[in-house]
Amino acid sequence: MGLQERRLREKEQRREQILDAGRELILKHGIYDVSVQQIAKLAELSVGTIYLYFDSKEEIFATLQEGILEVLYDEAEKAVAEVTDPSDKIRAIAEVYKRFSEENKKYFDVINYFISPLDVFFPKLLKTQVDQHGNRILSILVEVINEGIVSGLFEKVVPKRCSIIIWATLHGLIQFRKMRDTVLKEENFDELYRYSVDTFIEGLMKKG
Amino acid sequence: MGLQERRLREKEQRREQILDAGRELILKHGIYDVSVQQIAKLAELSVGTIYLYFDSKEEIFATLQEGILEVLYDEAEKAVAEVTDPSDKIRAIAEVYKRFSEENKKYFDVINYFISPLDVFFPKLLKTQVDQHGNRILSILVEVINEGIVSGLFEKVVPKRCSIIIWATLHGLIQFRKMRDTVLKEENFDELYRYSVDTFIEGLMKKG
Amino acid sequence: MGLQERRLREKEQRREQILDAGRELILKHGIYDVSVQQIAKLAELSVGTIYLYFDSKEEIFATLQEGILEVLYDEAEKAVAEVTDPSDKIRAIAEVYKRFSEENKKYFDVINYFISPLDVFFPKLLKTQVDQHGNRILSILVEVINEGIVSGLFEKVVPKRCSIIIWATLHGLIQFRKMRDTVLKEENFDELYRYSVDTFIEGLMKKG
Amino acid sequence: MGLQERRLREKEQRREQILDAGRELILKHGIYDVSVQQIAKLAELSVGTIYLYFDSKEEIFATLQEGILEVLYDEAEKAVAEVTDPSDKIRAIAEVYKRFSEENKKYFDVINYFISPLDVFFPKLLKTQVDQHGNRILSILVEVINEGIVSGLFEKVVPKRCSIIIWATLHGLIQFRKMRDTVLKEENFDELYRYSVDTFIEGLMKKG
DNA sequence: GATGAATGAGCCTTCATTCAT
DNA sequence: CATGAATGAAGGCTCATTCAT
Repeated sequence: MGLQERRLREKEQRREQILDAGRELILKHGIYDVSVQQIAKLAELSVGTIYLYFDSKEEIFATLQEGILEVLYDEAEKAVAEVTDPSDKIRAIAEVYKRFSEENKKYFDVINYFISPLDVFFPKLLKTQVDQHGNRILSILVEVINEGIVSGLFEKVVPKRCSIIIWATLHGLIQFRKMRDTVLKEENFDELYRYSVDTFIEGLMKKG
Repeated sequence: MGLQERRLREKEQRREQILDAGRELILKHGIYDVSVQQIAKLAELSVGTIYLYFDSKEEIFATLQEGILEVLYDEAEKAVAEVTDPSDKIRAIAEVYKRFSEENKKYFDVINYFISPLDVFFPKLLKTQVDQHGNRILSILVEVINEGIVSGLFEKVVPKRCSIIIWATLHGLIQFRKMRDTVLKEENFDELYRYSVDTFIEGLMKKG
Repeated sequence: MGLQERRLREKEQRREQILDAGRELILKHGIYDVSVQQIAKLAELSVGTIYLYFDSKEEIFATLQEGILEVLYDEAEKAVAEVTDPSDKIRAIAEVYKRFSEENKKYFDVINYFISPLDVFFPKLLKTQVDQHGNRILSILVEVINEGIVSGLFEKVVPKRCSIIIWATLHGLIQFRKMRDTVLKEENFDELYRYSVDTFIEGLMKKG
Repeated sequence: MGLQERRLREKEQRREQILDAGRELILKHGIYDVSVQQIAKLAELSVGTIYLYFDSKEEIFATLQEGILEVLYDEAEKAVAEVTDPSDKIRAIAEVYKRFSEENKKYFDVINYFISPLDVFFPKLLKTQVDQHGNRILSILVEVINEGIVSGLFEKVVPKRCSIIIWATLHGLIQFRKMRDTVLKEENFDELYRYSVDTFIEGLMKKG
């Protein structure tokens, strides 16, 4: 048992080594400029070993993304816990999402990498895995909105539907941020972003 | 005279040949798996000839995207012209955007290709060109919202700001559509999309 | 006649245009980075026309080199005419050669280009043409040394032989100049060069 | 243990395979017409493998040149050891250089390849490496001249300076050898070369 | 399990030369 | 004579993946 256990632990360790290296390299060079050879080198493992733990380079990236979403999820949860008003909770989540996209610009590209030309790129399974993690993040929003409804603060909307919409808006805006020098030239992005969230919340608020 | 004219026409024809091939290949394999050699082969031209008409592969893609956005712009304008109510105009634009993204699934990826890791990828000029086309589409929305305000139908919002937000929402939703089998499993995307637009319009409407 | 004459003149003009462009481009980019297309563009001629006046790119370069050697020859002659003492004349020639190699670094590479892997590169004819021009430069040296002998200043050496040797020395030194940062690190090249010439002259001087 | 050793040997073998192929191709086509693909084919290795052993094509050539200079160095040392008189030693070195240039005509071009438009062509490091080998050869000459001075045979010249000059002369002459059918038409090159060396030695000899 | 050498198709781009007009 | 569009082989180099050890 002790032996088997150690084996397992070591195996997990190797995976972590690989993922760490992948993360670091993505952060340094961007996802499109990371090769398996580079990962192997940084992880102080042989190329062949990489393929013992992952079936393909894509799988490494996908796993990495899970982790990234995990962090995002955790931060969102923490942020939500710090305030009590449902409106503020939404604001907090939005803030976390934006800050995350700024601080982890390169990581965020990983998310995009998997969302974008997804249909072509990935085996079904991989895609599903990744999406499941997205679900968790969504669920935080859902819960918050639900809370708002229950407490009589928000209108009786369909929580999931609204959550998806707000999330899509935020994601879309963050994506558009890349056009800040052209299309968004005269806009203050932070203001725009905040305004968008506030408007949305206002729409949720009970009228009258 | 006739000769020079014919020359020009032929030249334009070649460009079109190349673009057609590029389009077809993107449709078939996705933008990340299209090479200049493939384009040349399909266009029944030599590789060298490609570079007689375009300075780089990226330029081909950028030109392609301009065309796509052009079409999108035209369709949006047409759709807007067909209805009179500003709210309906917004709905029409949203519809065009969605329908376009469905009918041209792979083309839509071209747009994303240029939005995504843009900072790193493309020469400034190319990016600017592409974004300028994005601007035109935005301007339709701006005008419509403006119209709504002037006619006393909408609240006195900032048109550009709102346009960006609605566009970002639509774009984000369409992107999320790729998760229809997982995150959006129980959702009817079309309904969700429509609901999102309606909610937005409602937010714009003059209260009281 | 007038017509034929004009034709000839125009023809010569075109050649000159091409050579001018070639020269300018070599000076700007170095001989290894000049393409026929570039020459055509700068000469405001079509690529095809280039091949009407020259059989190949090499031929352009060879012709150019003739011209370069011509200039070198002229400068050497002028320098020689300005002093009377044969020793000084040799010094003057050496100076011209060095200065020329510095001021026309890129041109000088043209000379090297044709001297270096010559056997492989060029059709016999081209090589001969180029070499003939080399001969003229040599002849200046020969004459000077001869003069020195006749005037009783120099020993009765074989003029041509000595000329070749001094020329080879100068050429070799100039070539080695490229190693100024490594092999010649602690050497002052100008001094070294001058010393070499002086030593050689001293060897020529009548003893006793 | 035996395994690791064998691995190392095999690795060295591969490098040698590549260098052998490179050498052979340079000999056959001249250095300017050797491509990595050709080397790979002749070495019966894949292109990728070439890059496993060398970082670039230039590095292959540089390594080749190091080897060539090594051989030259060894032969020069051997030749020097066989005679005792410093004058004869210089003659011996000159002879080695000439013979080498004849027997390895194409190899010699490799040397020129690295001397010639070096400034532009090569990464600093490569150049430095190559030049360092040049230094070793120079040092043999320096030592011999020094010996001559110490033994009272030669004048008190600056050894390094003189060594550079003689080397430059020899190198220049060998280069001019390529014009043997034109500029040097009536000259017996071997005689000329020998004469040049003798004259130089004479200049070194103590007068009176 | 782990290794890492080997693969080789593929990438984008250049350019001397030709030839139909 | 002059044009310039067209060619297409060739260039150096990368990299995901495999497989014998």
